[in-house]
Amino acid sequence: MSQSLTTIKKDFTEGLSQISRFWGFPKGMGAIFGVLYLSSTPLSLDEIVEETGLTKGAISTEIRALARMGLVHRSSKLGDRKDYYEAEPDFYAAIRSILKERQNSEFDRAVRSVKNTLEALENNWVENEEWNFVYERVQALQDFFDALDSLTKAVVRLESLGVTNVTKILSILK
Amino acid sequence: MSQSLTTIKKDFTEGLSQISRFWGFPKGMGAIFGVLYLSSTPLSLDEIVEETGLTKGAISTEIRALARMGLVHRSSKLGDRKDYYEAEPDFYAAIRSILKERQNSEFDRAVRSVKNTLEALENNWVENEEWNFVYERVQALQDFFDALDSLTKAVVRLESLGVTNVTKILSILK
DNA sequence: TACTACGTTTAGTAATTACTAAACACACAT
DNA sequence: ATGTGTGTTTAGTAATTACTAAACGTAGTA
Repeated sequence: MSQSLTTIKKDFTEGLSQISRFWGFPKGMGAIFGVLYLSSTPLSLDEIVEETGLTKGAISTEIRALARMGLVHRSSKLGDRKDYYEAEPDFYAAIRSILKERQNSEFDRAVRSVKNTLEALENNWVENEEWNFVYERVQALQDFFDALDSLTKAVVRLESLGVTNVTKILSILK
Repeated sequence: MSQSLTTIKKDFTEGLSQISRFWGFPKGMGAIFGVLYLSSTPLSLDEIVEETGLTKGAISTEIRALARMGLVHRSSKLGDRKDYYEAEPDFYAAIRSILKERQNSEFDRAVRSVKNTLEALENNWVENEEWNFVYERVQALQDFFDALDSLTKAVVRLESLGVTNVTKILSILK
């Protein structure tokens, strides 16, 4: 019972789809990335349509999201109107890129609201037990976010998640 | 223009809701946690209904998810039939708990499928360029997951994300 | 035993999100 | 200019997810 490369590829992209969904991205995104990741040559939109079964429209929008995150790169051949896409093979580079992307927009705004709460508390201060309690809690959350923030920034600065770095980190966290 | 504590609290939980949604959890979950986090005493289901505007049913199911993740704890008072809930104040403890939870189930299964792909490739090996390429790529992804896995395991083992640990890590990642 | 006060489950609904199909806009070739 | 091959946008649909309302189960109380 020997499996063909195409079925193996299909299973793989299937798996990536689920991982994608798990992290809150559309599953089609995972599939698109999977197809590109296993292709040794850049693919055109239509080729991706072929491989994934999605429509041009969907792929167009989702691949732009992927490009924004740095997970795929767009290129074009001379004398060919089509765009071509290929996957970023360095996952660590991709993660850094995603973190950078997330730094702005949605998450940042939400985190900022914690800071606002803190300021609102200070500006309307009433000295009693509850205010103290609430202030302490919000402050703790703020501290946590700050720690997280400096960590991700460090991660972004880091060149690669090579074996050496990982083992270094692991040795410290012992 | 002085803001009351209740409106400040409301803004805060609003922010937590958005953070919750950002990480792929229902926004109600963030709201529930927010209410508990800012309460100095454990709250009953009905009190949470009161504060969030959600129904008992929704809160019942979502609070169990929160409890599974270790973000809230359930307790009960003697001679009182009600259950009471309070937020875990140590965020780092919560994160470790979430990581533990995620280790199993969905994500693990998906990651496992990458390993399966690898094995399928080995068991049906055909020596040509494409197989080599695909194998290399899948192997790279596997390595990445392995690195990630040992990191999260280290994080889970770590007691706290205190200032000392963070600075230690940061110094290494220089 | 039946009643009460609670949490849970369930069946249905609302809201959101992912996707399709088709119109559109643009660049290039003729 | 006109036509052709692209990627993009849009309007609508399918699928999924979050939530509600109400039935249900259960443990304690009389």
